[in-house]
Amino acid sequence: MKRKTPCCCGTPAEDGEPATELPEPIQRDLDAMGGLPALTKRIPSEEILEKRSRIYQALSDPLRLTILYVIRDQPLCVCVINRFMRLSGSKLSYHLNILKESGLIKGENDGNWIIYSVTDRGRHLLQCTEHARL
Amino acid sequence: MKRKTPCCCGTPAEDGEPATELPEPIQRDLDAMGGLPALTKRIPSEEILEKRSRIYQALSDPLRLTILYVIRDQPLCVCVINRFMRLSGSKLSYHLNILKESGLIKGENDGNWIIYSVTDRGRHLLQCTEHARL
DNA sequence: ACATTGATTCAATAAAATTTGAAATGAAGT
DNA sequence: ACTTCATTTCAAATTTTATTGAATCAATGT
Repeated sequence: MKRKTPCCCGTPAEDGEPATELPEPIQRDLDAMGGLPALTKRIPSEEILEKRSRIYQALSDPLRLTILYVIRDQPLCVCVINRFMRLSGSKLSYHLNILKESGLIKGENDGNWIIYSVTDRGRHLLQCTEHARL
Repeated sequence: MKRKTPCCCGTPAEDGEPATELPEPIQRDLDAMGGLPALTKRIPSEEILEKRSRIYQALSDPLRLTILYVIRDQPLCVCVINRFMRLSGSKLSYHLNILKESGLIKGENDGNWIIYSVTDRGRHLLQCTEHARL
């Protein structure tokens, strides 16, 4: 039996449906949910995906996760945070900034100190993590 | 009034509590929850933190998030996935592999094809994301 | 004003992650 | 056996992140 056109990878496929010959169950699933166009609608916008990935990026480092846990239950100034972390000042500052930029923590000035605390978003993400039994 | 010792940053502080002079509310919070030693207990192990950060790392790229959404509701073979992604084969393969290694998707061979689907863990993480209104 | 302390910023370097294109693998059809 | 198709693997080039140490800044106490 001759293959009319390659499945779908060779040609860019501007046309709606895959050419031919997908594995049975795949073809069925695909049809059942409305084909490729329907699927496209369920993918979040580029903008949202980028925002989310930046947040995950912030969570993707053990040091930064540690910081989150350290200030999870009570706000702390940088110097106390560093009682746990034992990092150079600039290094700690770098990571604090990444967490701040992604909205997981916030810092408030109090005279000589800056007191960091976990935001609602940060708290929520930590909960998810626990709940996912990672 | 003379400062006896610097707050806590200068010296490594092997001793239990911070030397002196933290901002009022911080000192209070810290005392209320049992001081620094109590806090230490709430930080997950190095091992767990590393595992979690690797999973977040996998989620930290818009392309990979897109892949997850594409196969969220039905398993698909690589060639159909790439109908959406429009990437070079090797690039798509690279990202699929990262998702697989972190246990967010799995791939099953079906003759000529490999059919990828989202794992329970992957599905759960996606739900978290939605729920967090990121 | 001056020195001190808590914390950040900057520029250079080191280390990871990503992209690219060519080559390899492996199942199916002829 | 030979070819084709779907997919992965590999090494080199590129880009992004993270680390380091010196310099800077702003608030406080003297």
